[in-house]
Amino acid sequence: MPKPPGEAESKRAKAVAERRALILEAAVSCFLEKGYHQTGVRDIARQAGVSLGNLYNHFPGKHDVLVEIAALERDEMTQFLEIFARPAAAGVVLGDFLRAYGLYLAQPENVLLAIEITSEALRKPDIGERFMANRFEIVGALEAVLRRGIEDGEFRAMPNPHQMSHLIVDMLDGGAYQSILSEADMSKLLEDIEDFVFAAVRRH
Amino acid sequence: MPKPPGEAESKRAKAVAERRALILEAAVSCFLEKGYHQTGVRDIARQAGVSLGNLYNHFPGKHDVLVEIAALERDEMTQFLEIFARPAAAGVVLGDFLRAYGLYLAQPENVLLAIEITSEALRKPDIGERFMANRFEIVGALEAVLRRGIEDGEFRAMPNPHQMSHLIVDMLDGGAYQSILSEADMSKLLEDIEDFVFAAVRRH
DNA sequence: CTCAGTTGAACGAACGATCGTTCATAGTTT
DNA sequence: AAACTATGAACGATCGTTCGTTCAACTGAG
Repeated sequence: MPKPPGEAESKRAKAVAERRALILEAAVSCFLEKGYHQTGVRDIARQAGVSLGNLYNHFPGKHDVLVEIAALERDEMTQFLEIFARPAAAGVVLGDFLRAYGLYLAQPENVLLAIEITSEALRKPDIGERFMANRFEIVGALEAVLRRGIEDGEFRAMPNPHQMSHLIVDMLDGGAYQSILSEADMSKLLEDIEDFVFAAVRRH
Repeated sequence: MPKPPGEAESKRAKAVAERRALILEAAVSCFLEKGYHQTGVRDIARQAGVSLGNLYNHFPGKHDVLVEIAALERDEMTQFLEIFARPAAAGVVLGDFLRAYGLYLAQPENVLLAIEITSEALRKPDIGERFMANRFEIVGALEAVLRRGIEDGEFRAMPNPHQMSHLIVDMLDGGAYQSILSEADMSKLLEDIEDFVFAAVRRH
């Protein structure tokens, strides 16, 4: 009985999708624990409870596993774009974003994974491009909020809102990175970040 | 004529020191080009024009090569501590530090090397400890300047000068990192960083 | 100053382990 | 039967490290 194309997924197709997800999940856990280059394809397969050869039925190679993970990680970023669409005062939106993004970065696994991805992106452009593009979207949206705040007189006139929004995101990321290395608590950093940012953008 | 102990180094000792330096230099260049884990010990030896076995006469292993590089890199940081000792107004010292550290970070090789080191430090504590300790020294000195500026009425009363100084350094580092990934120019970011920081700390 | 004796730098073959990937084969669904 | 997923052995390459050996530089006794 050949399947009509538009119908519900076959049992097999669904099982395959689950397998893929399982492998990706296992890969993430390995990359977090040992890092990308220290993780062997066998580690991923073992962790996923899948044979070595079978992994290559689902992914062309190790590199492509990371590419897919990077794509998933990138999609996680879109949740923050929603914040910028809210019809609230610029200061409120800015605060909401700082807290939301800060909370996201307070989970070390998010930061560690981003480090692995960006670290690999330094030398493998195909990983970085889309990952970076999404970051630029956030920076762009943040810049728009800054400009709106300036127009409304809520924020000071700053020389370069685009660079400013870059710096704000950089500070969040840098803080998260350092909070891992020094075993500090990112969530405790959050209110200081808010204070710092608002002091920098608010009208004197 | 037997050499008195305190005299100039023997030919051999000098040659050895040069060899070590040569190997370290080669390792840095390899790590910059390919990254630590993608670099093989043979790559380093070849680049240094030294045999594989001989490299192990100078270093216990690959890991120790990176440890030594990290130590050298760490020592580079002490140049910034000198700035904080200057007897100038807090705002002047802060500006001098921002420019000096920013200029240092404008050289991509400094940033890339720091990334390799800190990235490895995530999983090998012996690399990170001293490297981080030095960073804390800088943050500590910066914090002292902030406190001095607050006392003098030059800076606003901020809730947590320690965290603030952390965030300033994080922003510089993050900006440098992103300027590499997005192929932007760090030195052009510098004046915006100055503007951002001073807007955040100056008395309104 | 000479010269046997000691040291340790230099070398590259070799080791065992592991790397990412391929493949022939077996099993399962459609 | 055709089409697929699953398996783990096998492949060649490369990994970090060790090894035995060679030889130039240094040492101290004569």
